[in-house]
Amino acid sequence: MKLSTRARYGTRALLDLAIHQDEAPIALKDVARRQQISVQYLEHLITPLITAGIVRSVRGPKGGVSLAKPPKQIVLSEIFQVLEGSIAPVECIDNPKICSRSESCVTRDIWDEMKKAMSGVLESTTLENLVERQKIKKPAKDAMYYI
Amino acid sequence: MKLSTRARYGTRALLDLAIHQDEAPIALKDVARRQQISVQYLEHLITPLITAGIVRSVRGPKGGVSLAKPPKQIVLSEIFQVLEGSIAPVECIDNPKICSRSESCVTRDIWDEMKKAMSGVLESTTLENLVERQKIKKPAKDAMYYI
DNA sequence: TACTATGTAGATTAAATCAGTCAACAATAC
DNA sequence: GTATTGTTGACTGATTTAATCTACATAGTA
Repeated sequence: MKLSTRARYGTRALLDLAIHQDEAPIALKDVARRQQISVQYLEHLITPLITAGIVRSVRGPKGGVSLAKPPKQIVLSEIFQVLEGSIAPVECIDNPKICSRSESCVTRDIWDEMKKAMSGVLESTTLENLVERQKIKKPAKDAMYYI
Repeated sequence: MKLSTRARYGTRALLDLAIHQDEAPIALKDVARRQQISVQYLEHLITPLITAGIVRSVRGPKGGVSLAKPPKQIVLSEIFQVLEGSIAPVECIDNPKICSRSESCVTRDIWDEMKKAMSGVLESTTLENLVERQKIKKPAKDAMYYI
């Protein structure tokens, strides 16, 4: 029941972009360094985020990536949908037909409740919320942690 | 972010035992047949449940397994603890020390909220609750599904 | 006692998934 | 036109998962 690194790294990377949002395009290698993610792996996380319209990229020297919309409009559930796919703890939540028990299965009802509980958290949190929280924890955006 | 079959099969197996609780020890192969789980795999799920004091077993002919306490006293979170371990979506929730970011990490706070949301569901559901729900869905315990 | 039906335990394996790297390519600022 | 950046897809190694195989322990019963 562990989250993949895709969702974790991806969320961190986007939060990083949100924090540095006012600057010029941010080079992936800077995000990678700050968040301690390999550039090459980060590239693979950014690509689908660009496709999904969450991130915008500029090629070439001085290029980089930045958020395609305000942090306030980027909800965590959206990020998860792109990087993690469905958060349903069991396949039969999304595709009831794959199991003949689906209709009569009470454990399935519980897994569905778990999914809804998690969705509630993800749907009620935006990148802006995270930035705010971060400010409270660590006021300066170039604090040691972000070296 | 998928649940392992351990927790899913295990919960189903225990619900099966709860439904047939008034009968003599239930042979694993009967549970396996009804729940469509291989006997050999089910054995591996039952063993830790016995150790944890949730299931009781009787060896030899006419032997089998049964719940070690009333369904009302068996909470899903307890079953999960045994079969799935922690449901923390990220290692650093249980062991903050494994990551230097733990204290300042706002994404970690979100993962923690997700864990709490899931725990809420599991801690508020007992096997008796499931039996009740099952009765509503399928009154007869030997309904087609349980053949 | 001998036999058989059951649970117990550990080693092993096959498949899938995950995390990450490599390498070739495309675009653009200077 | 060259250096710098993002883009893409193939590939690999490690880990986890689900399941099976094998040998053994226990207990009821003829």
